[in-house]
Amino acid sequence: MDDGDQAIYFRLFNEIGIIEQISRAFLEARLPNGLLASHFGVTNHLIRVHDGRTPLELAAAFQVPKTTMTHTLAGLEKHGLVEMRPNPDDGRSKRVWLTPKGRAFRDQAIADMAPVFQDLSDIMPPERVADILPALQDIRVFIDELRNTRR
Amino acid sequence: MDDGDQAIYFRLFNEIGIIEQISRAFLEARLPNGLLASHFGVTNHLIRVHDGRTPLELAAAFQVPKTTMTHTLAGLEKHGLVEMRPNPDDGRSKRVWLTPKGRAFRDQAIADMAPVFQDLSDIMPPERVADILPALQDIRVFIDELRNTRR
DNA sequence: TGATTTTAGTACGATATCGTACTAGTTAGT
DNA sequence: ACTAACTAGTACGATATCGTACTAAAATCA
Repeated sequence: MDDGDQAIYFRLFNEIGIIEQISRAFLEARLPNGLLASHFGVTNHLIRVHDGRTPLELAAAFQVPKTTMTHTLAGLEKHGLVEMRPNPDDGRSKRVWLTPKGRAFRDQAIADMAPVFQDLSDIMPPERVADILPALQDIRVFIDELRNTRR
Repeated sequence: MDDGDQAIYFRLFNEIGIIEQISRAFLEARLPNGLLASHFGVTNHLIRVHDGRTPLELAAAFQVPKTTMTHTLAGLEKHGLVEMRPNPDDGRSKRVWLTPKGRAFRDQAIADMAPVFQDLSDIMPPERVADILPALQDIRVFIDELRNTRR
């Protein structure tokens, strides 16, 4: 691999990094005070996949350390968006359940983003997103395994 | 825009978020102790674009608050990777210059990532990156303007 | 079944990020 | 030229993230 090839990979991850940063800031500016993208992400995941997940499952899904997830869940609980109940299958563990307020929070956040996606679709229609998503998924799977294999 | 279209945009930003997170953690695990992806990013930028940038220019380039950039630059300076000199054109301002150690740090980080990109190129050859980069750039430009227009 | 190892979650400390407020220097408007 | 508005950078405080160490429960296994 020559330097030119190297450069394109750096540009790739650089673009991804900047998009992540700006989009997160944008979402957070529209969330209720004290709630962050991480909180939205968890409620969204609990609806998409189903609630009743354990904290560890959530940490794995978001690829964050479990201590970070503990903190995020504590914030969600403080705002009354989730309930933590004991896991009947495992005395060490817990399960996370959305409250109606938690579902409403997620739905509202999605509704608030709708106009932005509408505007984005002018330059980036859903089909064009569909074109690049497989590549992004391949990258994600690759670096995910990297993380597991090379520590 | 229907719910299905909404969903694909969320998936897009979700993939981007996870890739950013894992790749950053991966890079940081390979950097010298006490140095983070933000430090690498700044040194890399100073070489690509040219050093002698002001802290504010750097903050704008990375889309971070200027206080964050102050902190990042202080870390770089503490490690002897950059020098901050007064800006002769503006008494309020400074200019950031790389030291030889700073250049070496950046070169070493790039060299350390080379084998990873080599492996990645099996499933994601440079041509495939080139295929998706324009879309990512379009997204970045769009949300960048969003940030400026809708605050 | 008892001892060892592994695992889920938390407590705690370090520090990165970011918002607010401030200072000093510059620009603009008269 | 003088004042008002703006701008570059920093100080400071709040909190999100994350690593290390710990506790308690499960799983392994001899």
